[in-house]
Formats: sequence, C-alpha cells, structure tokens
Amino acid sequence: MSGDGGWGMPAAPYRGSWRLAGRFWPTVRDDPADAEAVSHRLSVRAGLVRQLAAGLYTVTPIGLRVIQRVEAIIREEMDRIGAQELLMPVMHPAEIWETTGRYGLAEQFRLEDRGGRRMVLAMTHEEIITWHAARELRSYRDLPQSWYQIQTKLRDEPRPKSGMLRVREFTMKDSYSFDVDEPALERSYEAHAEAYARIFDRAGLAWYRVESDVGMMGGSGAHEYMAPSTAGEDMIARSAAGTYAANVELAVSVAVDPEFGDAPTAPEEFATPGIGTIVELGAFTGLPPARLAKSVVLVADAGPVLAIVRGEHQVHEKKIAYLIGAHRAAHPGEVREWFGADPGSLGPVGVDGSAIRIIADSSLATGHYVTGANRDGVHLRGVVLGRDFVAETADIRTVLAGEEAVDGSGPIELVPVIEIGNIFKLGTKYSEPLGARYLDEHGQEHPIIMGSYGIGPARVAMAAIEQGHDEDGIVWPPGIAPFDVHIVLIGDADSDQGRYADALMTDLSDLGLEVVLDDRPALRPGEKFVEADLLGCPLRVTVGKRTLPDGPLEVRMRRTRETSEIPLDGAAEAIRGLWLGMASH
RNA sequence: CGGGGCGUGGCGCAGUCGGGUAGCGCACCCGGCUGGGGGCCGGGCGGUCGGAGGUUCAAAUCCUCUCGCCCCGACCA
Repeated sequence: MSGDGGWGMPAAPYRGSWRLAGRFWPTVRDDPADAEAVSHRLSVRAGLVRQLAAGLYTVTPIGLRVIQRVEAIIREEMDRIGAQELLMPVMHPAEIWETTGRYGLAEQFRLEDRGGRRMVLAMTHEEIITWHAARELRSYRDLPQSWYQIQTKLRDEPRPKSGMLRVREFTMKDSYSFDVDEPALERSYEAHAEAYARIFDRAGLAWYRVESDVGMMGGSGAHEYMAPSTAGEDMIARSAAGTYAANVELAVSVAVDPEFGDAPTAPEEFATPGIGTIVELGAFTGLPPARLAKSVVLVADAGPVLAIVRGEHQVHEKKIAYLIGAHRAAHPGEVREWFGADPGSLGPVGVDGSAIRIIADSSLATGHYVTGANRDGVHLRGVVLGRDFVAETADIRTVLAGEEAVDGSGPIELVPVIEIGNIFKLGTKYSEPLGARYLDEHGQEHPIIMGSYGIGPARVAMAAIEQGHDEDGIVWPPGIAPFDVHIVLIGDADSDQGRYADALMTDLSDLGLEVVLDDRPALRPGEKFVEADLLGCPLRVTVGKRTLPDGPLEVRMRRTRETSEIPLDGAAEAIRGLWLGMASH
C-alpha cells in the first residue's frame, strides 16, 4: 500500500519562475536552537517558515510555493473524483456546536463578538457543512454530493511541537460526502481512497494506509494515511508483507506463546519475598514474561476492574476504555482494601467477580501462568483461566513487534509515522442532530449518510522533508519542490553568463518547468551552492565562466549528487529530459 | 495539565555556582583583495542581560513573583 513516487508531473497552476535577486528568502546558517525534528530544523534553515509563537508559523514566499504545490495536487485529485471546492467561515456561532455536543471542547478557541454572542473558531467543519446540507439537500435526487475546502483550522493544542508538524493554526483540506445509504457512502469513501493514493504518490511520499480508531462514538470505518518518520507522533503496526497495517491504537496481533509445559492440577503457592514487579518476578522464577500474568487495578465509573495481561504486554488504554469507559488507576489504599495485598502480589484467583469486574487479555486463554496470590510476598503458579478463575476475555493489550499479524502475513513491525490524512465514515453522527435528511423515492425521510476526509498540506510537506534530506539540506520529491530547476549563476547578471542564465531560465519555463535563478549579486559561489543544497530542488544547473562560450553545462541531481555535463545546444530540452526521468521514478 | 531545560546584540553561544565597568563567532555597514562549495584583510554599528519587585555600596549573577519558548509524558490532524 505504500507509494514510492511516480506521478511527478508539476501541478497546475503554473506559478512561474523566479529571479532570486531582491527576493525575501531568509536562510539560516545554524540550526535553530529550539528545533529538534529534521523537518523543523530544515524548514527554518531553508527559509520556508518563521515562528511567531508556540504552534503559530508564518510561511515565507518560498515556503508557500511548496504548500501551494501540495494544494494544487490535492485540488486536481479532488476535482477528478467530482468533489467540489467551496469555502466556509473560520468563525462560527456557538449554537451549532452545541447542537452536536461539541461546544466547550478543551482544544476549542472560543470568543464573544461585540454583542456578546458566543462564537467558536473552527477546529473542523462537520457542523457547518452539515448545517448547510440540512438546508440545501432535500431529495435523493440531490445526492450524492462531495464538497471540500482548503481552510484554516484552529485548535488550542496542549502541546504544539516539532515545528509545523503540530501547530495551533493550520491549513487543512477537508471534504465531506453526502449519500443516501451505506453502499453509496462506500463508493464515496473508495473514491476518496483512490484520490488520496494519487495525491500522496504525486507528493512523492512513502506512505501507509492503516485502519484507524473510529472512537467511542462509533462510525463504521476509518483509515489514516501515515508517512513513516522518526519525527512521527503516532505508531502503526504493520506486517512484513504489508497486508496488515493498523494504528497501534487498535492494532491486534497473535501473541507468540512460550513453551508452557504441563499445568499443575491446581495452582500452587510459593513465597516471593520482596518481589513487586514483573521484571523481579521473572528473575526470581527464571520464567519469561510471557508466562507471568500482570494484574492491573483500574477504577471505572461502574466500579473496580481487574485487568490481566501477560508480563510482556501492557494494558492498552484505549482498548480497555472501549470496555469499561473512562477510568483511572486505583490508589494503593483501594488496592489493599479490595485485594488485601499490595499491587506487587495481585492476581485473579479468589477474587469476587460480582464486586470486581475481571477482564483477561485473550492471550491468556491458553497456557498456565504465575500470578499474585493476593497476599504480600506470595504468588501462585499454574493458574489457568477458566479453571482457577473466571474472567471476560478480550483484546486489551498493546501489540508487540515480532508478534504475528492476525491475517497470517508475517511478523508485526512497529513503525513511527506522521499522520498526513484520514478518511472516516461518519454515518449519521452529524446529520441526525443537525437535521440533515432527505426524502427517498417513496417519500420516506432518512438521515443523510456522511463521510469526512482530511489532509494536512503542511504535514505532507514536512513529511517529505523528513523522508527526503541529507546532511546538506532538503531533497524534495519532484512533485512538490518549490522549483524544478535551480540555476546557480556565478558572475554578474550583467555579463555573458548572466544573460545566458536568464535566457536558459526563459527556455526552461517555456518548456513548463519552474525555475529559480540565483542571480543575487556579491554572493560567493560557495554560498550559492550551499543554499541551493539546503533548498533542495531536484536539479541544479551551474552557469559560470566555464560554461561559455562552448559549454558544457553542468547539471546536478540533488538526490544522487550525480553531475552530468550537457552541450549548450539543446540544453533546455536536455534538462527537461533529465527532470522527466527523475519525476517518473 | 505533570516532569525537565532554556530566555544575554539579528542568529548561535560564553559569562550566573564564588555579585564589582557585558564578551566571542557568524550576520550587518564601510573600504580593499577575491570569485566554482558559507573566502581573506582592515575599520565600524549594534545588547542593559525576557518582565516586575526585592536584597546590596554595587545585580546578567542572589531572592520572590511573572511571561515566553523548547523537550519528555498525558492529549491530538
């Protein structure tokens, strides 16, 4: 499911070529002190962005070219599937958000206008677009519709970080589909999935599509588009063959069973003085973690819960939350009151299931385990689920690298990723409360079935930097580079070389390439080369005194650093040929 | 919101422990040399040390409060 480029054709609209002299292009020699992520460091150093405040960035003219190329690709591919661009306000009346119960969310910026009317700043636009749909779409004849916009969104992030990767104000492409029923939604969803594959391929990213969390509110399906990067905040689990891929928030796997040996006919007590952790217990018993059971006490609204996973696993917060709702860890005093022992010696045997809900991870269904005996310093061996204690079984564990994919496609690897997009079957989550309904051919009223689909253009750009850079700077994929060709002029603009470089820029532009000509006066050649490497356009052409009068012209590929020398005669066509060769791989 | 770190010319930093006239590199300005990988020589401009209050003869340095930014965690596109 991953893309490796291709589709490198420059996106419309053609935005022209630049002479660099006099342009605002604030490069930086040193890494900014507060930047950690590669994309953060390089986007600042290459003069693409400047920070205003935490999570608030200004995009420079040259940075904007990249963003606009990403957006142009998005527009082409959205239009191709028949989606229609519109634009909605960033500021909304609070009442609409109250209708769906989303007024007052922590990340929501809220304000009042001069008349004291409560307003919110857009985190997203489901409410607004559904409000319009409710007024305009009445009949099955009006459906399906797909509407999209590229618009500023604001979220009061608790922790902005990593430059443009996690910010409080950002541009997002979001589309919304309106359909008569689930099969129709499925078609809209698949159309978006195809568009997204083309978009991320054209942007030159390596990416995965993974199953994602639909949240506790339901929704019938969702996928996220993930660009692998160590700067990523998310983690996906993926099989070697790639047929299984999911966000770790819902990833499942087949745990690898250890050699259990024969179980004793009944649990046997043994003393474990001073043992309080799985690591200590493993060392003490000489058993691998997979033969130990870890008991975790949680407190949900409905009461205490004993969650049991194997020693090598962790209780997965979200998975357990699906079962028990909001919860917290039990206090030590509560644990002692309910179990008669400290957290280091807990276990399910003998626990009153009517007072304490017991949930065991499904990996415990086979084998026999060492558990706490609910007496300090005492454990039990040979504990068997179903024989020695009763528990609900469910998948409540985190996935571990090396476990088997559930579809049998091999061992799981965990990959850090940047989320660059998502597609989500909303169903009637918004159409119901906002009254978006249509009449079918029999005059029956139904709620409109919706989907929503997002992409963060700046994240696409930052992910491209994360995936494409070297020690000298950015290595843009051809599809979204700020320019296709970077001409380094060594010498004055008013010289034979200068005039040649200018003419070459014109020729290349006429062939459909976007060119930046570094005609800045009084800069050392070395500075121009260094900054060209930093900016990372796919091709660099050097025009200097060696070039004229007879050539050759030196052309260098940024990615491979390969230099080729081409004759002056037909140079523009030859450069275009090189560019096409790069862009199609 | 919990934990940690940092705020000193435009940028990167030293000076803070052990109070005593604010320093370095780069950038910038002027002159010259240079001109294919952030070049060289000479001469300059520029900060009152995030902010407020306090201690002291004296505060970048000590104390209190406060603002901002970064990183880890929790949370999220």
